[in-house]
Amino acid sequence: MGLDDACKTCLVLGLGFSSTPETPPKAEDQTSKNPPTMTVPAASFEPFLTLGLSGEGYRVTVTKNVDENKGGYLHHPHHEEPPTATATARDLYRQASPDPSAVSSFSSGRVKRERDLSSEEVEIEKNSCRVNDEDEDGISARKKLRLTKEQSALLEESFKQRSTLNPNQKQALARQLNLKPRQVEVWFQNRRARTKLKQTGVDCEFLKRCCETLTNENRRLQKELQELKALKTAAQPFYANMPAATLSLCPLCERTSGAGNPKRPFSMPSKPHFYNHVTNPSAAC
DNA sequence: CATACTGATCCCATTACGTCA
DNA sequence: GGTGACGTAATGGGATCAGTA
Repeated sequence: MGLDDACKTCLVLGLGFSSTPETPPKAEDQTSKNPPTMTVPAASFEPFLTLGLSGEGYRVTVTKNVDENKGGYLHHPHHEEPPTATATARDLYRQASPDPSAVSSFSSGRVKRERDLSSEEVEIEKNSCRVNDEDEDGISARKKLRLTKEQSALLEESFKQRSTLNPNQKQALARQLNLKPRQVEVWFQNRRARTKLKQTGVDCEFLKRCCETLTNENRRLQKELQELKALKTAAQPFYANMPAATLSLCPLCERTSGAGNPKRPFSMPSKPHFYNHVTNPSAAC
């Protein structure tokens, strides 16, 4: 590619954030309600800048080290080893679920509220001294439970070990905490939501920084392109008669285009500058 | 085997309560 | 004491999947 080609093209900048193709999210996770940020380990995402001359682009990828355990979706009590990339927490949960008949259901009334309560859970609910869903008149009142420090600590400890519970673990934890299993379940759901929210904030900040850096990089490349265009215009008559063999790679560019510059975390290999070693290095150098 | 139904569980959005400045 | 902000327990709805008729 010569100067002529380079000068005919536009500079195209694309900023993106995509998952790696080898870990496609499952169909169920592609709904609008399930953004891929939580179903695919964050470490597999790559913010990228595409900058192209003549339609070809560089892809600058930045990988981010995120503790896989943070999202919690990869942890399951019965699967201490990391699950396959395509397995969702729900899949894992189901794999670990005991015989469904072990958990009876209540389909009438407040179905959602009590649907997963076994007879034992109902017993626990009856005996629970901390929560009373109905007042003396039998009218449902939404009283908000405040967990004690001990309860919170134990729940946190359990969450650290695993972010989802199977029914048996839920039962055991509820018994241990003198709470309803449903309350334990809700606590875990809310806890997962908070974790995700927190992670989203972190991701947002990270992307902002990426965007900033890539914007600067784009600005720099735009400037460089303009300089090359100016140079080409000025030297047009001279280069038109110059044999191609006399054009070679600028040694300065070769030295500086390598990756791993700590000051430029998203650096990309610079386009090589061609120059006439008979005269001087290019203006871009 | 294909289909419909049901139950279980999840996530998400929202509500509402308790606490604190 | 009233109030708004905030944290979080609780609720409701929708989606998905497995088991079953």
